[in-house]
Formats: sequence, C-alpha cells, structure tokens
Amino acid sequence: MPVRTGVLTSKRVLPMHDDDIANIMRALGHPVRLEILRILATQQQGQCCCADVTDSLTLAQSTVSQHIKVLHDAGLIERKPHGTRNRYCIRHDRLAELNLAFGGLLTGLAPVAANTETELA
Amino acid sequence: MPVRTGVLTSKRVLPMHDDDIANIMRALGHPVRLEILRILATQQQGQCCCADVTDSLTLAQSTVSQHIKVLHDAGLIERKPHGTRNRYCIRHDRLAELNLAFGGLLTGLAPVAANTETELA
DNA sequence: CCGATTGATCGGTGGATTGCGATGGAAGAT
DNA sequence: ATCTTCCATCGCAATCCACCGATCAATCGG
Repeated sequence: MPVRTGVLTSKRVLPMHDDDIANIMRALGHPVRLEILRILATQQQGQCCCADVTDSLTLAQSTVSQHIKVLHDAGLIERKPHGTRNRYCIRHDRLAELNLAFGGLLTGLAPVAANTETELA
Repeated sequence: MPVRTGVLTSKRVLPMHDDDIANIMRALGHPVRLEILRILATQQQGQCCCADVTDSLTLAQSTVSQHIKVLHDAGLIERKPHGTRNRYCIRHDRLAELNLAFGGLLTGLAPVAANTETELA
C-alpha cells in the first residue's frame, strides 16, 4: 500500500492532513525505526546500505529490511540502487515538511487558537 | 538558534528517550486521536467530557474511551473527575516538552555539523 | 430509596504489526 | 558460467491494535 502522504508539487508543499500526519507518526512510533534514522544520519554521506544498518542492530536482516520498508513507505527515506546494494538516505525535505505539519498541529492545539481560523487559505 | 533537547532548566524535565518519543508518536499515530485532541482544543474552556467527544465522532463510546485512555497513558491529556463526568483537557506542558524532543530529534537527524539546508530545487 | 447518566473496563473478533528463517533474483567477482 | 553478496519478499507465529456490545461502579436527581 503506497502511502502518498503530503502532496509535494514542484516547490509548493500542500498541508498535510490528519491521515498523513498519523501515518508518519506511526512510522516514527517505533524505537528501532528511530534508531535506523539515526544510523542513516550518522553515516558519512548520510547514506548507507541495509547490511550496515543490520550490523548496527541486533535484529535479523529481514526484520531490518521490513522496518526500512515502513520508513520508505512513509516517505521518510529514499532508496538508491547502487550496484549490488541499495543505499538509503533520509529525505530531509520530508522531514522539514513534517516539521511544518507538526508545528501546525501544535499551533492548532494551542489554547489561544481555539476559534476563528479564517486567515489561512 | 541553538537547540536544547528535552531539558528545561527551571522545571527540570528529564530528556525523552527514543522509547518515550516512540510511545507518544504512536499515540499521535491515529487520525481519531488527533481529532480528539482537536475537539478538546476547540472546547470553550479547553476541556470537555467523554460524551461530548463521542457525540463529535461516529464511534462507539467504548472506542472513544479507549482512544482517550491511549492519549491519557501517553500523558497528552489530563483527567479531572467532575461530578458524574470526567473532564479532559490537553496537557500543554507535555506538548511543549514533546515539541522540544521532536525538534531535538530532527536536529539529530540533520546533516552532520553542516547547515547546508538550502533547497534541493 | 430508586432510576438515569456517565464512562471505565471486560470479552470477543478481525486485522495489522513485529519478529524470525527461508527463498530467490540481481549484480559483482572469479 | 559459477560463486558470492546483498536484500526484498514470502510464510509463519506471536502479539498488538481497533472496534464493538455488555457490564458495572459512581454520581446525581427525584
């Protein structure tokens, strides 16, 4: 099931809806997945292959691959086939997008902004 | 701007670990739960009872109560018994804490030690 | 006292998630 | 061509999650 969270046109990013945010939150809702993101972030060029991630964890390769798939389906990481390996790297654009959506979520939950939401469009 | 992940100097909030963040992310990883938070936020005093939430959704009362429990267990909302009802309200302090932790998470995932956050065009 | 309302919790069902080992295709090495 | 490495995917078991109806303690109104 492709996730298709967040409509990303050429440069404009349309706002995320609850379903999109919830999807990404669920993808981030597992410590192993957070760890995988950290592992990717600390790599030299910000990318590494599945075997490297597996070596850094105490999980089977298939399990790691599955977690990677969840992150990939959520659009949080990118896969680049490179020879016999796949290189994965964090999609910082999506992270930025998520950061915006998260900020908007918190703003919408703030007590002051409880009413009158007409300035947005 | 510098980023402080998780620790508030005045009230001494302990930093969140991956498990904590993942827990909260999972709690936020369901559209109904996001909707419940929004419903709470749009109430007059920022609080309402379970029945009000149930009326605003198309779910059984037991299901809503369960979602509320998840949010409560994650520390995102607060329960105040009030007569025959329970009033729920958002814990904005925890939201702020989460915001810090989330910002720290994203900062930790940013490209190493280099700003280079310009557009990828 | 009794009846009504609220809402947490229990039990059950069905589907998703997490973990594993095994399989097999693709690409580089020999 | 053959061997090896990488890793996505399948099949399976265990567990968790979402949803429901039913139940029951607590509170309020009579």
